[in-house]
Parts: sequence; C-alpha cells; structure tokens
Amino acid sequence: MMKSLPQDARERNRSLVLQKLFRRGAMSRADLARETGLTRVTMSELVASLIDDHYVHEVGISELRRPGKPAVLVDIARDGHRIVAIDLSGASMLAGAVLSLDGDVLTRLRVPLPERSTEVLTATIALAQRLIASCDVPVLGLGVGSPGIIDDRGVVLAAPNIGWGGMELQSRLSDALAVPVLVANDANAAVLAERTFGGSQDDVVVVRVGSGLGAGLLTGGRPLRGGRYAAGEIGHVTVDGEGAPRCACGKVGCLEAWLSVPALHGRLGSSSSEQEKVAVLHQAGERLGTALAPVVAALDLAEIVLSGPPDLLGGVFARATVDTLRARTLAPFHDDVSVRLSEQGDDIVLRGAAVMVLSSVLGVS
Amino acid sequence: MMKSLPQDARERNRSLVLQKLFRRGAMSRADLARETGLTRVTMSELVASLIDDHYVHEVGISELRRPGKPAVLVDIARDGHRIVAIDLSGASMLAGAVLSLDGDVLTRLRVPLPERSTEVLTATIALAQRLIASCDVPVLGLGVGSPGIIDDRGVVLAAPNIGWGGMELQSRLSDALAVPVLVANDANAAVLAERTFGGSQDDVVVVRVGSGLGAGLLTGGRPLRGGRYAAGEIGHVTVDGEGAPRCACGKVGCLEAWLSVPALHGRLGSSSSEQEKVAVLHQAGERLGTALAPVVAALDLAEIVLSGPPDLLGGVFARATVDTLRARTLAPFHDDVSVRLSEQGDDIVLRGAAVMVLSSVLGVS
DNA sequence: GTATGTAAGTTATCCCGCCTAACATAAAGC
DNA sequence: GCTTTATGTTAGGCGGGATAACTTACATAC
Repeated sequence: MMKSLPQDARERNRSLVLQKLFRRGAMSRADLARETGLTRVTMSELVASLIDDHYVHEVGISELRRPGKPAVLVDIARDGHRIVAIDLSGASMLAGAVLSLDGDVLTRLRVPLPERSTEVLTATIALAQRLIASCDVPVLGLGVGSPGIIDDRGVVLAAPNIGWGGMELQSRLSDALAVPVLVANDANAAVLAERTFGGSQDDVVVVRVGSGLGAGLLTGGRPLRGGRYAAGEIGHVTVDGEGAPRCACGKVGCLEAWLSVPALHGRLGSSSSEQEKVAVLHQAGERLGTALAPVVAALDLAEIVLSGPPDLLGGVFARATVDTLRARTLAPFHDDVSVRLSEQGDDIVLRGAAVMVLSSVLGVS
Repeated sequence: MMKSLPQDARERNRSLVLQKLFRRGAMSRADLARETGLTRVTMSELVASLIDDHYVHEVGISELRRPGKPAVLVDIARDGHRIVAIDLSGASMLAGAVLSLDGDVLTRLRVPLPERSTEVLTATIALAQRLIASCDVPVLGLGVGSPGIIDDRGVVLAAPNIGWGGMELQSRLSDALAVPVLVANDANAAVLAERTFGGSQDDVVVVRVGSGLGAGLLTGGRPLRGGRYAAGEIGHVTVDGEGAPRCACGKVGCLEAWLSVPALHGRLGSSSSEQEKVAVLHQAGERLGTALAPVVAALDLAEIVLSGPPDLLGGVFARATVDTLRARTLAPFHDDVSVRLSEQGDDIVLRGAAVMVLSSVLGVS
C-alpha cells in the first residue's frame, strides 16, 4: 500500500475522463461531469489539461436541437497517437504492428524469428524501431506479448521456446527506444484484448492453443498474476484418460500433450476416417473440459474463450469442451457457461499488447 | 471506476497508518512518516485525527537511548474497540464471539441453530445483540460468515443448508443493530483469517471440509468473488476414479461426495482394518489433489490450507493431496506447493469475519 | 557543566485539486 | 423581445499535503 496525494486524485480523474470517452465516444464536458459526478468546473479543467497534452480534442457541436447553449463535443484524439505492439509468441515469425488508440491494426510488419536466442532481442528492437519510425504522430508506447513467465517489471524469468531466462526485456527495450514499454505473457495479453475488444465479461479465461498451451485469466476485470507470475500456465496439468500421451516434460497426460496444435495434427494425421478425426477432436475437447472444470468452478467463470486454429477448435472441440464442463460442474451455477472461439484471430496478442499500453499510459481499457 | 477527491487521499492515508501500526505494533510518528513516505507534519495531523477518533493512542516513550528528542510511541487503541463476529456455518449451532482488534476471541456464545429457516435471522439478531451488549467499549462492527452464495451487498442468494434464498442478511442485520455489518461466505471469511492471522501468502486457497466442501481463494492478496459470487464453490466438481460415489446433487464423483466429513466417516466406518482406513483417507486426498491441480496451476498458488477435522485431514490425507498435486502439475513451478492444516481451528470463520470488519471499517488487514 | 550534535514533533506558509456561487453565452419557445 | 434552459467560465473557499524553519529534549565531547 502506498501513500496517497491530492494529485493522485487528479491523475485518476484524468483517466476516468479518458475511460468514458474511450468507451462511449465523443461527449460534451457537461455530459462528462454528469457521468463522473465531478462538477462542470472541474471537468473543464480536466479536459483542458487533456487537450494541452493532445490526448483529447474538440470535435464539433452536438447535433441535438434543444433549449440551452449547444454542447461542444470532445473526444479522445484517436489520430493523435499510435501504439506499437509486438508479438513474440509466433513459432517462426516476429509479428509487429502499429495500432490506433481504438486497437485497429494500421500497419503490419513481420520478420523471421532469429534462430539464436541472443539475436531475438536485437531483432525485436530493430522491428520496434522500424514501426516507431513509420509513425507520423507520437507513439504512446510499445506493448510486447511474449511467451514465458514474465514478472511485473517485464523480466522474462523463463521462456524455453525462445531460450530466455532472466531476460530483462522491458528495461532493455526501454533503454533502446525512448517510449514507455510494457511486457507481458502472450496469453495474459490475449485476455486483455478479449475483454477490451471482444466484449468479454469480468471473469473470463482465454485458452491459447498453439505449439504449446497457455491461458490468461481475468477475475473481477483484473489480470491474474500468480504468486510466481505463472498464473495461467496450465499446459502441464495432467488429465487422465485412455491413450494418455507422453509429454516432452516427461509426465504422461499433460494437457499440452493432449491438445497442442502439433499434438492434434499428429493424431489427426494418423486418423484414417473422418469419423476418427471427429473422435480425436471430441476427445481433446473433453480433456480440456475436464481440466478446466475445477478452474471454472473455483473462479466462477462464465466464459471460456479459445484462441487458436479455428478449423481445430471451432466445432466438435468447443462443443465437447462445454459439454464436459457442464457435466463436471454444478448445474445451477455453470449451466450458462459458454465456450467460444475468439474473434480477434491472429491479432489477439498484438491488440492485447496495445491494451497494456492504453491501460498503463492512459489508464484506459 | 469512481471519481477521486483529495479527501479520499486522507482516508487512504489514515488506513495506511492504521495498517502499519496493526502489522508492526507501536511506532513513533517519525517512524510512521518514514515508513509511509509522508512528511512528519502530515503524519502528526493524521495521528491527531486518529487519536480524536479513539482509534489510536500514545503508549509511552521509546526505550531507545540515543541522541535527539525521545520518540513518543503511538499504537492502535487495541482495547478501545471490539469486533463482534458470528459463524452461521455450523451444522447445529450458531457460534458468536467478541474479538479484540487483534483478532483474539475474548468471549464466546453458542446457541442452537433453529430448525425453521425463518427463525435463523431472529436468532442471529438476538445473538448479535447479546454479544454487543456484553461489550463495555464501542463495537467496530459485526462480521458474519455464512454458508451459501453471497453477493457483495451481503444478500444470501442461496444457502440450501439454512434454507435461505435472496435473504438480505446484511441490510436486515444493519437495520436491527446500529453497527456496521459485513456478511460473506464462510470459506471466504476463512481465507481472510488465514492471511491475516495465519501468515498466508497473497495467493492461497483455504479448503473447508465439513458437512459440505467449499473453498475461499485469495489472489494477489484480494478475495476472489466470481462472476456470480460463487467463487470457491468446488464441492460439486466431479473427479473420476474407482468407486466414485453418487452425490446428493445427482451426479457421480462430486468432490463433496468423495471427501465431506459425513462421506469420510461413512467410508471409515465400513472399513474393517486400520490399513483400509488409511487407504480411504489416502484416496480422498488424491481426489482433492486431482481436483485442485488445475486450480493450483491456473492461479499459480503456492499454498493450500485445509480447514476441518484434524484427525481426518491431518496426516495421510494432506500428504496424499500434496503428492498428487505435485505429480499433476509442472515440477519447476509447483514443487514447492505446500498443503497444510489451518492453525485457526474452529475459530477460523469468526476470526475471518472480524477481518472483514477491520478491513471495511479501518482499511486494515 | 557547558557546548555541540541529533532527532522528534510543531508552526507558518505555500500549492494543488475540487467545491459552490455567480455569471456569460447561446440556443428554443412563446 | 423576453423567458427558459443548458453549457461553459470566473471568482473565491476549503481540505490535504509539501517545504522551511523552529522548539524540545536527549547523548556526547570537552
């Protein structure tokens, strides 16, 4: 717990204004005052300070024909800043993008992931520099979604895929780039994207199925961090069942061994009939549902979002997952649990990384 | 999100001071200033206002022999207020107590739980009134731990054991008692007691094994609420396994059917040999470990605390739980997971209810 | 036993942030 | 044209924290 100063109130109220504008779009100062409970006087001051910082601008006169002085609408200067985001979770590519404050991808840049782990940092810096240089308006910050265990200061404690351990990614990028840098686990970024742009509820899990398997969780609208920054690392939870596969980690029946994309492709490839393929996906969904049931019950989640190849996760898989979940939890509470595929597609980590910047720099999400 | 005022800063800083004193014991104003980062001037004002409200008092001069004016120690007026707590989770008794601000039980009162659900409220009010009347110093508030699903305004949405549905417990008690009232689920109260008095970490689960089975979770030091206020309701998660029992809810293999106290007693009673009894407890622990493994991994918990009959949960059971947990999660992260019995005993809910009052009224925990 | 140094706590004054009250501005309605 | 209604601004006040300078009270050195 930290001391509080009067000026902290100012900072929070500025964020509150930006938040309202971000969600509701253009409003008048008087509207904002009513919405927030602050007075019109204070709101005018707040808006003036935000206009000075180029975060907000006046966009015109309200169309509403009614008695009284017409309202001057203000809105976030959505073209006044850009966000740069980088996704390090790709198996073979570094994906970068410039996004608007609304989270729309404006430009995209992809470069091969260097084979040597020592070169990944320089490649990331170079990519970020190119993206930042391509912007003609100020860049609010850089958000990075990376695989691995990442602490709250952006140190990648462990990322076997890339070969990092104890890599001080955030501070290294910060030193090289002169913009605010935020680094988080890719699945944690993904769940932020899903909440802000996918309309998710405040208690939700995003399960990322790729070369590995990870999850990002939100409880009460806040990201779950975990005691050792390893929340969501459910890839090596074991699930029993017929034909449980051996995992690279040595155990038998790890969730990742059941239903990572390579594992699924492997078993689909050795399936001869269409029926057999359906059975493989059905079984994989069941295994996920079995592993998630205790989590759904313990966290009282209402929504499970899947992020990964739609052809694998879309139909049978998702249905088997939700059926298993419902069968293995208490009906009255978890009957309305939904399992759906993310609509964010391959940009989910990039957009989530952008949310990290929005939320840290503007206090908006 | 709410607007912030300068006076909110004051309120938070007052809580900050109380928090330091609560945790560290008596300190001088200068110590508090250094610890909090506020100036000595501001700290003197804060302490003065807390002394005016009888929350804090001067306790003497620092023993330290050193140059400079001797420090005047101040401390929370631990005898200036009492907390009243009631535990509704007993199978046949209403348990109430008066506690000190340190969470020590000073007096205890137990009355039979009325059979008719309509009489439980009046019995609770009567018990609270007797406890409040027995105090010769002001009562800070009443904390109630109740079974069931309870929303954040203290409405018991559903409590099958008592027969309540939509009972506005907090506001009904509030109307009758003229002290602040806080109501929460018993397991959620329990985990608060464990954190504040049991030295638990910030990411922990307390599993209550009694006539039913429930859990209270803390993530990042904050209680987990859940989308429908049902976080921790893991009693009806199903776990497969040989001899899976049928649950009262209709499903087969519910955790509660495996290892609630009546279920365990049932199976222990029909065991002939000591060896068989050990096997029953071992199996029950395994089932709990299996159900908790995904939760431990997803939340990155480091600590599982069991609350219930020590003779059942103490030895074989806890060991089987931790062994199963370790076997079913990823070694590097969860090798140091500990499973232990709570040291709070039967007072865990009462003390947790007291923490609710401390935390709501004083901002301390 | 007096001078010096050190640390606690107080007094005076300032800035910052929000508030209320009053006013200027600009439209609609009669 | 006057009233009504609503937006936004100006003026003045209050609360909360900061800095600077002071008083108080001890230990220590000479």
